[in-house]
Amino acid sequence: MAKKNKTTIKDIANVLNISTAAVSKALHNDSRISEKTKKAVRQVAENLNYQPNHLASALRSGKSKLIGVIVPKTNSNFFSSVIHNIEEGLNKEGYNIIITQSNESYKKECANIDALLFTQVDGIIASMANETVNLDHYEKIKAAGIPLITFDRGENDLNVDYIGIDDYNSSHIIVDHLVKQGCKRIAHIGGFKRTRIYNNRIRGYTDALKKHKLPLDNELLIESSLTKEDGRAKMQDLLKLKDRPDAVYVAGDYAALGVLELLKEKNISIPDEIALVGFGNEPFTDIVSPKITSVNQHSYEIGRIAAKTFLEYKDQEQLNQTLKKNILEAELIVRESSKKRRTDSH
Amino acid sequence: MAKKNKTTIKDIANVLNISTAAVSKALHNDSRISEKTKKAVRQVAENLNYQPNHLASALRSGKSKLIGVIVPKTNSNFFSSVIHNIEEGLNKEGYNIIITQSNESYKKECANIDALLFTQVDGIIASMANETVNLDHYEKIKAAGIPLITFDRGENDLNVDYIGIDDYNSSHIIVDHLVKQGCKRIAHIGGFKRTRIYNNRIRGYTDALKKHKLPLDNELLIESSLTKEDGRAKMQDLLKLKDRPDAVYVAGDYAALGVLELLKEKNISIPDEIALVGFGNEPFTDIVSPKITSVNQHSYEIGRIAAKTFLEYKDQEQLNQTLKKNILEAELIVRESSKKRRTDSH
DNA sequence: TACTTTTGTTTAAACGATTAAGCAAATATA
DNA sequence: TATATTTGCTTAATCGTTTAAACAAAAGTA
Repeated sequence: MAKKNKTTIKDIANVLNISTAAVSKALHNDSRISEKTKKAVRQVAENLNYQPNHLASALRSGKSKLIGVIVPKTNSNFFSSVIHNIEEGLNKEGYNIIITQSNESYKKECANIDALLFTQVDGIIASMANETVNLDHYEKIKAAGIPLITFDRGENDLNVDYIGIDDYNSSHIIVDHLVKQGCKRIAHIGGFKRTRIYNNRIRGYTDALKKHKLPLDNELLIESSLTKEDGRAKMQDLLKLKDRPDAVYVAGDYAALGVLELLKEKNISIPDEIALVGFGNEPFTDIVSPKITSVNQHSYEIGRIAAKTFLEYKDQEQLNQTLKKNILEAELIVRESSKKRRTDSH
Repeated sequence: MAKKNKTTIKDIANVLNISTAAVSKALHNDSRISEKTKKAVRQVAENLNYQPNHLASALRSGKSKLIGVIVPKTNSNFFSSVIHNIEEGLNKEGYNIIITQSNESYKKECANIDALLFTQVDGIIASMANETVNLDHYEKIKAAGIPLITFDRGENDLNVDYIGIDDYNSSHIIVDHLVKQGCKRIAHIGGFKRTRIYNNRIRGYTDALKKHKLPLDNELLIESSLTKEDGRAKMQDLLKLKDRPDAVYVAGDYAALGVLELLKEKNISIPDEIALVGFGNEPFTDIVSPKITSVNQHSYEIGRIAAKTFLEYKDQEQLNQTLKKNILEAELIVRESSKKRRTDSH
């Protein structure tokens, strides 16, 4: 069965007694090849089940038609959806994507970049791991002369394209919403301050409090790894305060879920005693009880734009990327966890 | 900045005034190259920031060191975890993986296979889309002479390796459990009958009913696409029956979630009025209320074995795959949705 | 008729790395 | 000293495809 003797253009050339160059051109529909020859070549190619060797053409052209995608994890609805939309945009143009996961690990991210560069990808679309602070490995990508597009988790210092939502403003929208619900002591379980997006959310949070003339209480601003477990732990800390918050804005849905679980265990009513808002609009926010208010990050648009951005670079002779931000307005999806009954019945 | 003039072994050779062959051998630590030359080569390679061109060596060797992985979707915990473990097993041996999603679409699956073969992957590890019935596109992989490993959703007719859990027996374990909880009318919302794994679950279900001398009621056996929405719809049908079931075994967690939502809306108590069991042990089964009893599919082992299986083939001159099944025993995770209080308090 | 242009093809080099075969110099063995 | 072996490298072919350059034949133009 399984025979490895793959057909090459040479085989086709031999059958028809013409040169490999003619075959190659015929297959690419070169105008200088006669219709007769083209037809014959296509026929023989079909008969011999010819499959072009991508490695050879990639080597020759210097283009692999492969794009690397790096995400912290694939089993998040947001990233999975972004990937899907990147793929859709790039497949149309004959590109295939190689997906790699960093698992939020800096080391794995470095290994991923090495692997992708080794595979000679024509570009990389990446969202950074939480752990990542040092950016040398990303500089490698730029040094390789291929476009680097970042999304969701990027860094200004890289001076490349970035697509994401307006984190700063999202915090404003959330705080505005909570204030409207009558909340006066709004806590924020945020991500790592050094990560740009989380930093922006924190700034948005503090500025929004000021805007509403609410006092900024440092006890209510907490840094977290945003896992479910850590969300739980940080909420535990908040509950120990003499003056408890009446609302918690959590910078990630998984952590918000931990918060929710704990509050339910402690029989603290959501949203009446403590209102809860998450971030990311993961599908489970709509499943749990009470349903969690969250922020939709527009994965569809982000993926689409990331693909489009790469395609704009692909033919440029001299790559010269600069910091170009494509900021989308996020959308707050209000659900039970923050909708107080009194405003509900109004 | 971004310069595209990548260093090649030729550049290194020029600097040292030796042949490219010597450079290549030095970099591969060939015993016929002097230590002195090796050191010099490594030094220059480092200085010039030499990165080997994978396409060139792949073309020459006929091995791309790339493995294609096809899954129905990445945003499922099961598949994401299998992928991660495949990657771990293969990275160690210098392989990188290309992940593609079929989105449960037959057409997309065909396109994925074409793309992977085009990329000259050295092997493919796949789990089939729900829609897939015709297997011609998989035959293409075999015709290409590279190993094909299937997992979770495979087909005997392909005559290749398969890794998965014992679906038939899983149904037995589930029915045994429900019977022990006192259930007498157990419904099964199953997947497509034509898909092997769902068929096995259905057979296991009917055989287990017979074993327990429970009558087999055709009204209680329903075929579903297993989406959340369809689970909901099919449960709606079950509720219309004069003689309602007292337990529902759903062949997928998402569909089980739809069932749960509907039952909660209708104020039907779970598990007292109707017990519920899902399949797949998706993280949300442990989040929702009540927590859903489900089946752990051993993603870790499946990924690990899939990688191992490929590696066993990789050096074989004449590939001759046959149907080899690696069946793992699944594990029932009993949670609130099927744990009746009376047995609970015992 | 003589020249130019177009058409349809071939030749040969290139992409970058690997490797079998060859060869000279150094070293070992008889 | 003569021969065999080892060491350390070079030469050249190769993987499969693309493409610039060359070229002969056919067709068009003056």
